[in-house]
Amino acid sequence: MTTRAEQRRRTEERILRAARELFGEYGFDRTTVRMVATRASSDAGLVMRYFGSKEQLFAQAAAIPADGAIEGSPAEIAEQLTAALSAKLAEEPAAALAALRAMFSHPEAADEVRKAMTAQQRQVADQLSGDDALARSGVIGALTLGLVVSRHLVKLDGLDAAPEELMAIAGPLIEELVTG
Amino acid sequence: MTTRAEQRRRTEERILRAARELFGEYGFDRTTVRMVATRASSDAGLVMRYFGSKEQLFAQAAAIPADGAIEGSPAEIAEQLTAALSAKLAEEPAAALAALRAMFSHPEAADEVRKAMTAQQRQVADQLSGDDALARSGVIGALTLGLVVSRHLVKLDGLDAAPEELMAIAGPLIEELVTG
DNA sequence: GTCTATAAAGTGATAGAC
DNA sequence: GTCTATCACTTTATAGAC
Repeated sequence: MTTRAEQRRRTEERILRAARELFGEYGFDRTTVRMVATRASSDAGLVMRYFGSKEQLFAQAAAIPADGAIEGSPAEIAEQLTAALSAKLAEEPAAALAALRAMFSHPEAADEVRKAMTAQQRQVADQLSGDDALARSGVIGALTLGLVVSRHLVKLDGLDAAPEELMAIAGPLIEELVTG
Repeated sequence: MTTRAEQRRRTEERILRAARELFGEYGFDRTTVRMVATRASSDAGLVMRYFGSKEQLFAQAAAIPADGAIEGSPAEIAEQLTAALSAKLAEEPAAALAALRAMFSHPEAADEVRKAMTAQQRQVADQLSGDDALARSGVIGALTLGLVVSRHLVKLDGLDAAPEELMAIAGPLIEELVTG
């Protein structure tokens, strides 16, 4: 039994998934509403009707799910950070990749990413000791960003290794950055 | 005394500089030929006439100057890598930033960056020992990319510190990655 | 509810006047 | 050599037919 409301919800979900994939692959400007509609087996007019504008569609598709709170002893912080990074390397976080790819040409996407990263970074910096705590947490963010982008988006040489192998290399770096 | 050839050379140089700035600031798609022409105090028709197409203009503006060869003992390699990174953090490499920003939405730019990074990475990997040499050199590349992008493009929190402070943190990481 | 047709605006590229 | 005028095309967004 499919009510109209249910049917609509499914169509919206299909559109959102298609939008995430395409924004992640081609960025904001090169992804057209028509492309999204086609991949979702729908049409452009309907996409506009449901989401209002391409901008709003992007905002919903590229909303980055917040990581859990980071807290505890330095060792615990390091472990939570490495676990979060490991997950981001192993899977392909579609919404985050869409936001990451788009952020370089779409200022609103840049704000979204900066907001998500700053929130986590502040938590970390507050719990680190040393007067270079802010810079150290910044380098942690840059390393994380660099690894995720290099692996999933740029597909840089050497980063197609198994997540475990990469973490065996990057994990100690993060520990070092946390302890100072 | 300004010959016509000389005058033309100067106009081309103005256009290239304007193109580098704008491509670096807005990316490929959002930078229009008209914008470049206006900033260079010229006009769109002339830009097309000199460079043939927007694509060719970008290729010339975003050509990444190759870093010097990397070689020597592990300690020397580490020193050359940190010196190159330090330079990239201190200055704003306009052509490289244009290529970096554009690479996420413009496949040709992605190839340009990947080519430049792979060349350096291969050199490094060949001289590292250990069976994870390729992955380690990949992480070096990802860290470098992450730091440059986070500082100059994303303007991430904590990365506006003085280059010396950042290098005091990142330098040891690179040494560690080189020695294994 | 879904889709077709079209409007309005802006793009890269070109032809040709001065 | 330089610049104006315009072409052909594509985009988002909307109005209205079924």
